[in-house]
Amino acid sequence: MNTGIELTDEKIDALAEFYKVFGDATRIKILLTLYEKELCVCDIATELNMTQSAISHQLKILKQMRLVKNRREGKSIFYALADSHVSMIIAQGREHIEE
Amino acid sequence: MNTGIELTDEKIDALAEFYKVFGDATRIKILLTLYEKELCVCDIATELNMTQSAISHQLKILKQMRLVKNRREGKSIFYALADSHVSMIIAQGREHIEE
DNA sequence: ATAACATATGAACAATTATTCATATATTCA
DNA sequence: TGAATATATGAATAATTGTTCATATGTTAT
Repeated sequence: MNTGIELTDEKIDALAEFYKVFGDATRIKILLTLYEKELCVCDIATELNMTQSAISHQLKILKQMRLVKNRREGKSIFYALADSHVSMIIAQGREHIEE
Repeated sequence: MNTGIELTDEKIDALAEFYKVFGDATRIKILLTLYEKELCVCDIATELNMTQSAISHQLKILKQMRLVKNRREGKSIFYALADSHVSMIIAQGREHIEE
């Protein structure tokens, strides 16, 4: 009888890639910034005091991992959290840190 | 009124460091290996088909992050998961991946 | 004390990554 | 069309990181 967690190497790699996204302070800040409301790229850049390019590069990674979604409105592109998992994951990591 | 998540830069950095640990397939495999039962370093190395040194280096990181604990028994040192958060976090990442 | 075994660790190397800079793409407005 | 604004992106660079190799530390048994 095997009660352990069975995962293929592919799934483990996917999991690692997924967590790697949270392993960067800039990306976490972006996600926290989007926690309440959607924001355009330049607003995020201003709020985090970083260049538009740096934010744009990171947003691309967050998008690829389906952690954020975006929509165009005129010249701006607004980003928002993609689902509720994101906040749950942040909250859980926080618990571990704050113990 | 501010309903957002407020975190200091230090806490955000700590969170990123925490998630960085999960952002590596080897470390995830080690954690999964330890899911059922404690194992000594060489058993983990054998099971994952990696060198003792590589495993030892990664166990050090996992230990520093308080994700595993260890105890000596003779020449061997047995490692085990440190708390239940670990499995919850793995499970949650899995949900996101498998959607 | 010495040999044998298990683990830890420092240095080196290759690979990955975050940011910057320059520039391309896309939209709006005159 | 052309200027202005917002965003995306490729190349370059510096920093970080995972593994390997050699070796040190610690334990057991003779």
